[in-house]
Amino acid sequence: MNISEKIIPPETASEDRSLAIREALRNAIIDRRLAPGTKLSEAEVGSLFDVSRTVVRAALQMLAFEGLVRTERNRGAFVSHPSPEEARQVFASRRLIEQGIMAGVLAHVTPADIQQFRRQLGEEQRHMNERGPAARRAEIKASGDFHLMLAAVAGNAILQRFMEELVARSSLVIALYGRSGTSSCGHSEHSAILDAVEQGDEKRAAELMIHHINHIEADLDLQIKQGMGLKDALTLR
Amino acid sequence: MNISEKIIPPETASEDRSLAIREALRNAIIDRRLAPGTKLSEAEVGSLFDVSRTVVRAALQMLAFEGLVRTERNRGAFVSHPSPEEARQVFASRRLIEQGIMAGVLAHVTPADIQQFRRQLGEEQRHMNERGPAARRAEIKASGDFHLMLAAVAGNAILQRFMEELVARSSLVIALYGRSGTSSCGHSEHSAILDAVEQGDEKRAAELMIHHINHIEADLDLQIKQGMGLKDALTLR
DNA sequence: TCAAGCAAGATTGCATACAATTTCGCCACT
DNA sequence: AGTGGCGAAATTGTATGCAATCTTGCTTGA
Repeated sequence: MNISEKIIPPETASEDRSLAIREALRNAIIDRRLAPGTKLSEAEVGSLFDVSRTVVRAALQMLAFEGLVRTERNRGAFVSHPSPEEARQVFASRRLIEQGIMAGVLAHVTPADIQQFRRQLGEEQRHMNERGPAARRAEIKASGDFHLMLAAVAGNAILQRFMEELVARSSLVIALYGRSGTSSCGHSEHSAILDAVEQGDEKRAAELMIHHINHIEADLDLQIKQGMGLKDALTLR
Repeated sequence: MNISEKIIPPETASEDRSLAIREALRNAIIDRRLAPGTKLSEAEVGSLFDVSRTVVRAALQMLAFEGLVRTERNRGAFVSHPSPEEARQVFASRRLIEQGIMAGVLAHVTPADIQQFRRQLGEEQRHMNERGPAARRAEIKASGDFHLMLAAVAGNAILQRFMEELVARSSLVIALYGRSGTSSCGHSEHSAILDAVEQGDEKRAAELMIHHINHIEADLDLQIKQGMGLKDALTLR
């Protein structure tokens, strides 16, 4: 049995394998199972998933578009190693877009949505109470999913796609520059945001969201370790 | 001599041909030389640029990511035919993001930038005074470039990339749903925005930008020609 | 005359072969 | 011993071949 059968759900595999590989790599990257700087060799990934280099290339190209992977001509693809400046831009973009998302959410949210959000928050809480790296990864994932669910109910597919990219890149940034071991995305803040949404208080919901993102960013160590120019190559393995 | 030598500047051709082909197709699409619904056959595009289907596929995949091209499995790639709903989402996204862009512009703009903006506005004016479809295309392009230049000086590469996608998709939408023959992007409004920027009046600049986008959208005919389900296939040729 | 079925042609999806480029180790030379 | 250069191995970039799928036009039957 090949690894691909363990990783990729069979129904998606038959439809479009490069999409499935993209998802698998994506999850591995935002889970930090693939460290920034790791080389993603076409042949290696291909044999791992039991496909030819052609489909791997397609997957890598998509990831490069999302900013999760950086490709260098004739050298290959590497897991992105975002700079502090890039990290700041990611959060600046999130502050802007999630503000717009909140407006859409307030306009479109249904009681059924609220219920599902509550379930999601329960998931988060559950993972927070557990210990170990697997639970930590699940917590980060669940935390990001909350933001993605908000984007989904906001009713704008374009902003939703932007958010998917930004959340993925945020995970990468948090993995690189995260400081505290505590919740990378305060659970109670999510809860407060949801309360404001349920009460239909758009102004407060947007404010809470901004503060929430500020808190995440404030928990990072984005000092400009200057003179990193050539050292990059060393750090990057 | 092949067509590719006329279209693709030689220096870029040597670097990455799929990028160059993407640019060429992109320009053709937003210039409306390629109508929405047009089929982009791999073999045809390949022979046109004198490359193999492999390279063409990479270019088409990128365009699909940007939303300029829609691909159907085993059927091929087609120039996107955005729905009225998609069009509304494009402009909603622009209202949000260009607001953020304006904040960045006010924070980073230099006198040299202002000067270049004025030159760009001159370009726009020049094309507006000319007649003919070529001049019209140049005008639409120049008008979009103004927004892209703003995004460039705002200092956020992520938002800049989002804007590049949104401006391209806007061109497609305007081509499809544009009503008036008049300037699709009021030149005087650009000028007013630039004035506000020069005076450092962020609030007014952002307001003017929002109104400007509203005007563009208001000039479209986005009636929900319902029951288009199967008729799509007809309209789409 | 019209509709349904079928077969040939065309087009995409994927794998593989070859060319171009880079990387790495070895050897000679100082 | 250290450095520079050369050559082999590895990796990516691109082209092409084959199988699968879709399209299209013709044929056959009612």
